This record gives sequence, C-alpha cells and structure tokens, in this order.
Amino acid sequence: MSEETSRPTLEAVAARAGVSRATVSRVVNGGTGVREPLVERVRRAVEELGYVPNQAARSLVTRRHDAVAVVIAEPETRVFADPFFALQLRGIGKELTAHDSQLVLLLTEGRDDHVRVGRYLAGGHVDGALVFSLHLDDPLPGLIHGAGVPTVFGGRPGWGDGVPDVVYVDSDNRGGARDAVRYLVGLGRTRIGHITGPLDQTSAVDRLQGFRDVMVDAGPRMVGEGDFTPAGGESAMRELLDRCPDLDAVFAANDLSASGALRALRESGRRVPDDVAVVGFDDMLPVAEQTDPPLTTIRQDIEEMGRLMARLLLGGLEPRGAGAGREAANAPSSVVLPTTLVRRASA
Amino acid sequence: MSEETSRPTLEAVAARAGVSRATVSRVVNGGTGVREPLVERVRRAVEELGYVPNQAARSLVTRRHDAVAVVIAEPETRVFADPFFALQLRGIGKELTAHDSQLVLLLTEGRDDHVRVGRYLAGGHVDGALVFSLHLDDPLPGLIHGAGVPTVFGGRPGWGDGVPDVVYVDSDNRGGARDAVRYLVGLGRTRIGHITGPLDQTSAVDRLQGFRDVMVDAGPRMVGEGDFTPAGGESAMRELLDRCPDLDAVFAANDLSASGALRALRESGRRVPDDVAVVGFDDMLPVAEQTDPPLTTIRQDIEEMGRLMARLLLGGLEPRGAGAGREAANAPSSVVLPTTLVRRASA
DNA sequence: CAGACTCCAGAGAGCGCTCTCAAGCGACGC
DNA sequence: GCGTCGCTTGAGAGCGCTCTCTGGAGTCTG
Repeated sequence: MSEETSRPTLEAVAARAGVSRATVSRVVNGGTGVREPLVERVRRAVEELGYVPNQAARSLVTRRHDAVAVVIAEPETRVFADPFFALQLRGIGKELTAHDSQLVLLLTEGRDDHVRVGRYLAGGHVDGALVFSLHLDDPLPGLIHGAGVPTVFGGRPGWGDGVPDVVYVDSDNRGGARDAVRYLVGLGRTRIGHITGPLDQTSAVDRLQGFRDVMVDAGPRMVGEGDFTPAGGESAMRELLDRCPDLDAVFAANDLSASGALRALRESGRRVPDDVAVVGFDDMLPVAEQTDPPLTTIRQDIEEMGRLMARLLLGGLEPRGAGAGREAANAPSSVVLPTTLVRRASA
Repeated sequence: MSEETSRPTLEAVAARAGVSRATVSRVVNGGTGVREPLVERVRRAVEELGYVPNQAARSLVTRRHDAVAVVIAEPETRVFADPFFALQLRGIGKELTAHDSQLVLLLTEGRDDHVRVGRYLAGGHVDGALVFSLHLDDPLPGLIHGAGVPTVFGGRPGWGDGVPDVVYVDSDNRGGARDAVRYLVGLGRTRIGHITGPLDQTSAVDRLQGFRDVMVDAGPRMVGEGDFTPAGGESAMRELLDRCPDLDAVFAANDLSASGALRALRESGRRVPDDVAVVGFDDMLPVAEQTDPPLTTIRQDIEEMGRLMARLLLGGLEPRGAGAGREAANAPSSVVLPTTLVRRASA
C-alpha cells in the first residue's frame, strides 16, 4: 500500500517521454503549442507513472491555490441543526468542483477563532473566501473585508449596503415576506400577526420589514419576537394570541418557527387554516412537509445561492493574468434571488 | 485594501531583524536553540511586517500540508437534510483547529467524482482523509484505502471488518438497538416491530441485527423496510400495521423514520404510547423533541464521533519524523462509541 | 532562393521555505 | 594555556513546478 517510494515528478515524466520538463508542463496544463506526437508521448508517460502534479510546488510559483475558503461563523448549535448551510455547501461544492477548486472549510466559534481565520485568509492560502455572516454585530466580515481577499458574502451583511465593493448573494427576504403577507390578505385575513427571527440577523430584519410593508398599520402588538426555532415560534405565538385573541393569520419568519406556532395554535384549540392561517419561510422540506398541516411557505433556493456565491467569486477571480493593479474590470456585483410561494395546507 | 505589494517573505523578516533566514525559520517554527535576544528581535520583525509563512513553500519541502480531507460520499439529498454530517463536521473542525490543520471538504456525487477524489487523495495534497462511507457497495472507500493515504472512516465500512488496517469510528448501533428493544420489552410490550433504514448501509444493518438479537423469534413480517426518511417510515409503519394490526411497539432505525411512523399511527387511530410505543434512534433534537409525542430514542454523540475521527487520524500521523518504513508504532485502532437511551413520551 | 516570420521545444532562473552542514565562539577539563 | 566539546548562527542546497527567453526548424513571401 503506502509505498515509501515518493511520487513521480515532472522530471521523471520528462525523462520517460524523452522531452524536457517544460514540455511536460505545457501538456499537463492544457497542452497548447505542443505537437501532437509529443503530446501523446507525454500523456502516456503521465499515465504509466501515475503522475499527479504537486500542488504546493505549483502554487509556489503561480500564486494560485485553486482553493476557496468557506467561512461559517456561527456560535449557535442551532444553525447546524438546520439544513441551511448543508445545502449551501452543496451548491458551493458543485460549482467549485466544476472549476477544479478545493473547498477549505473554516468553522468559527468565538473570538479567538476570528483572529485565526483572519490570519489564515490574510496569509494568502486561498484564492478567495465565501463568508456566511448572519449576525449584525459580527466582527468577522469586517476583518475579512480588510484582509484583502476576494470575498463573497452569503446573506446581506448588516453593514454592507454602504460599502461599494461588498458582494453578497441573498434571497429576496423582504419581497418574499411581502408575498406571504399579501397572500394572507388575499385570503381575506385581516388580523395578521408576524413571528420574527432573531433581529440581529439581516434576514429576520428584512422579513419583518416586508411584513410591515404590507401591514402598514400593524402595531407592535401584532409582532412577536422569535428566534428561528420551534420553541421560540411557539412562545411568540402564545404571546401573540394573548395580545390579540382574534388574530386570523400569522406569517412566521421561518418554517421552524412556524412549526412551533402550529403547535401553540393546536394547544389553544384553534384550527389551521380555518381559524388561523399560517405561512412560513424557507420551504425546508423535512420541516415544511412534515408539519400538521403541511406548511404553506416561501421557498428560497438555498443550493442555488451557494452555487451563485461560488460562481461570483470565481468569476471575479478569473481575469487576473494581465492588468494587475487596475480595478477588476468585471468586478462582480451582489445578487438577490427571487422567492416563490409554495401553497400547502396551512394557508 | 488589496495591496498589490506582495506579502513579506522570510528573507524580508531576516533582513529587518538582522539575522539569517535560517534563524527566522527556527523562531517561527517553535524557536528552540535560538538565544533569547534574537528570538525577541525576530518576533518583533515578524510583527511589524505582518509576516505569515507561505504554506505552499513550506509544504514543498516538509511534505506536510497541515490539511485533512473530509470526504462525504452521498448521492442523496436526504442525507444533507439531516444534521448528521453537520454535527460530525463540527466535531472534526474543532479537533483539526486544535491541531492547526485545515479541513478540505470533498463532496462527491456520482462515479466521476470518485475518480476525482481518488486522484486528489493519491496526489498527496493532504496529510490524511476522513471518509464517510455509508453504502455497502460504495467503491470509494476501497479506492481511498488503496491510495495509500492515512484514513479514518466514519461508520463501519461494509467490507472493513476483515481488513486489519481499516480504522473507523462508529456508534454501537447494534448495542443501542438492543437497548431500545429491551426497553420496550421491559415495558411489557410483546409484539414489537422494527422499521429498518436502507439495508445497504451498515448502520441500518447493525440496528436490524440488534433488533433480532433481542427478538429472536420475530419473523420477517415484523420488519418493515424504511429508508431513514419520514416518508419511508410512514409507509413501513402502514405495512407493519397491515401485517400485524395488534402490534404494540415499534423500534424505528432513526428518528426521522420514527416521526413518519408516528404520523401513520396517528392516522390509523392508534394512541402513542398507550396503544403502540415508539422508540427511535439518533436523538436528533430538532426532530426528536418536536414530534408529537416527543420521541424516546437512542442517543449517539455525533459530534464526539467527529472529534474522535480527527484525533485518531492526527494521532496516527504524529510520529512520522523518524523510522519511515517500519510499521507505524502507534497505529490507531477503531473505536465504537456507546449509546444511551433517552426517555421522552413516546415509549 | 534569400530573408523574414512563425511555431515549437529546451534551458534555466527562480517561487519561499526547511534543513543539513560547517563555522564561530565561549566554556570546560587536564 | 591548549585542545575539545557544546551551543548558536549562517550559508547554501534543493523541494517540484512554471514561465520567460532563446535557438532551431519549418514556412511563407518577394
């Protein structure tokens, strides 16, 4: 198995094929400008020797790493318990693979990790970074942005709107929320409440904003603060019912909260959707389909968000060759993905 | 921001500190054998210049990468929808961070990816690999095992028991299953069914085996084949009820199946746990706590499994320095983690 | 058929780092 | 007081690769 005989080098391939290192290198890297018979000979030598380029040596001279860091900054266990990141990772992974790039995963937890990650990124070990920053007060995005590494954020960073060269990919949280609430209005509901997410996250803030856009007259008593968890949704729902017993619809900021809300409604003896209609957000299948009744919700294409983040980053990386120093000609710009309403039974 | 002035090298630090490259290198890598005043001067120079070692250059000579690949081979979306991998990743990430190693994530889907991953690992880009191989017929583990890369598997690979140098970390699926079923027996239940996972996965096979260990007389009609999803659990439960209407308990191979089973039981008018007691497996909090009634289940410490995998791999990597060629003195061996029963309301 | 040009292959200089080896120097023993 | 030893530092040789530059064939044009 673990042959101690070290792996073949370019030199070895060159010797075997009877050509120079340079020629082998050319063949291995695309093979333009080498005549066919030679290409063939080199190919065969590579094959026979089982040659694989040494990435370290290559990086040393090219200064490219064909690797992208994915930074997930999340102190809470909770986030790991929902499939959100997993799906984004999946999208990212696919896109990176298609570009022959590796995915270096940086999981951070606590302040020390921030320093570590900042240093790692500033150290130039990767070509770029994809950063998930969910909390408004998270220092990490700033740190990274200052590190001079090409970066695309997942979700709108709280401070990002003013800063011109911040690139992010996000769902249209506000628009989606508006759609949800308008749908409830269309159903003839008039006393519509909202269960928020944690308001230190932009997505939660945006969804609340969308709710307010439609329900301009809704007072604060129609808004219960949740935290994206079932438990939070449940207690927010109870509060809402206390303050407004004749409420006839709820828009929950995510499916998990909605599932908690359903539970609270059931306990209070209300029927869904007859007495109270419920709409969620995310369309997380294992949740949305399994609730009782199945959840009407706003779908966001999470995997596509991941894919897009990677594409944006790699696209911005591409035209490096010439013209160093001038502003990137095709600097990518942020993308906001549309959402769609998925009708099930809860509204 | 993105200063085009390239990052400082060892050379630059050496010049600034008025010493040789070699000395700076020594200080940067632990600093033994360098006199204190020099150490201090080098430290300051590093600080002032913001020097970060170039990992590529370092790897080129040391042949270490301080990076570990995590290979997740899973064609199904489903697996991404449960928090299993996320939790393992978390454990792995923590342990790797503690050892200053990076985590390179390789997501595979389909045969082409296998080749790609095999090549990547054989290419010596990482110091080792952590591989999740769930399916018995997965060619990937074999490929990797043959690639001569130190590897620890997550979950017992199907073919792994005979092969001496296969190292894996797994939960005691069989023992846990026995505990679950014995618990039901202890409750006085006698007509106990089992909903399996997909039987091409060792964990599902082992859990079924554990069930059989206790219910030695249970015929095949007491076993319904599921697939670890709620939908699969639901239909398996229905089958089971068809075949054996007076069934009084079910052990489901995971919590997701159990949630489906609960739904089927509810629809059939049975009360849980009065008519039928239900026990799951995994103790996935968002699932197990949210079902109605909350699920009694077998807990496995998933994050700890991840941590252990990383520790085993890194531990086996450590004593490389001398003695190349001889069998690793402290070759790690597989670990099977115990499980515990968590009582909630469903049984 | 000469000159200019194009195309292809090889030579060689590093990329930034580690690590061996040798040199320098003070301390110690006889 | 001289030889020897140990400890600290510096010099220099690569690690495996890319990429520029140069030289040698062909090819085309006038």
